[in-house]
Amino acid sequence: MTGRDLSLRRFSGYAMKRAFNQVQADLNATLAPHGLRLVTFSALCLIDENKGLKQSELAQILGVERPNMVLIVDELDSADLIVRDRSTEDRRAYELRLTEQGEKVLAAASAAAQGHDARMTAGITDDVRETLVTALWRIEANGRQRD
Amino acid sequence: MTGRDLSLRRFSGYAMKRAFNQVQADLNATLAPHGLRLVTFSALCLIDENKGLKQSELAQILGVERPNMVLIVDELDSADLIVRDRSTEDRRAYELRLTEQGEKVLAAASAAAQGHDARMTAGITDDVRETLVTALWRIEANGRQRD
DNA sequence: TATTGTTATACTCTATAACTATA
DNA sequence: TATAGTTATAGAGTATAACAATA
Repeated sequence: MTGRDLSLRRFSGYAMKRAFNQVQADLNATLAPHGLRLVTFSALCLIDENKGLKQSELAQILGVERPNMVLIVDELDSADLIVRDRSTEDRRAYELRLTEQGEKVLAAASAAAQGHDARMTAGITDDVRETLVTALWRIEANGRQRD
Repeated sequence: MTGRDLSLRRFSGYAMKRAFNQVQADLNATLAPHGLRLVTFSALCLIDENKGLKQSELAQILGVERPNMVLIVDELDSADLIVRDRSTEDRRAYELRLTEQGEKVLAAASAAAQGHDARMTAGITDDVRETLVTALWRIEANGRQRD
């Protein structure tokens, strides 16, 4: 552990895996008291920002397969955080909306998630933190380009 | 997809998840022709840098549970990339070493992985790339501190 | 009694095929 | 015929308990 993996540490992919393992563990622990995990929290954010979002649109944005999205939306639905409204334009589709309870939970969970983010990026300047997030989205875009 | 998840994008954890999804897919595709995946490649690097590394030490460094490490080492062993030598000091333990074939495969896979890394970080300056990797390891250390 | 490697097992995540109802 | 949501299912990846050999 003490400088053992010197050359591996220079690989950005390995650094990302190890860092993300920690972030995921801490974030899920942070969200658990709110009955959420990373993917359900993300879904809640997106539905809040895009009223009437369809399940399949949500799946595409989150990069989740439709069959798996069903379970995620079920989870939020069962917890009364969102409702599935039948679309009047396309009666095959559901439009997703937050309930009042969903808005309350999202507000509380967002505050907790911001605390988590600050904790994980402790000792990193706002400047570097911004550079980090920008670089990560650039990497994500580079990857998506080759699909 | 077009600016839909504005506030979520500011969360470093979400950015890391999305970026790492792309990196993992590209890296595994890059390593597959060499018969490796991220975890077996990492193991191979570590064994190369630390001759005689024990299985349990490797598991601890990689953050993998011992029972799962068995399968990973089995995979490298079956492919004749490493050997398990019984330790003379502690006959419960194995000392892991690369075979000649393992050294060849590691050299080829390392070159491929460096190409992958360059591809994924295209458009990012060396300066920012270094900042990124340093910040990721800082985040990893912040997470480990609270275990 | 503790530790290394192992087996068996279970739980989560993810991915694919096929169905239904609508379009 | 194509699409939205669903079901069933199979494959990874990961985690825990318990065992044999050795310390």
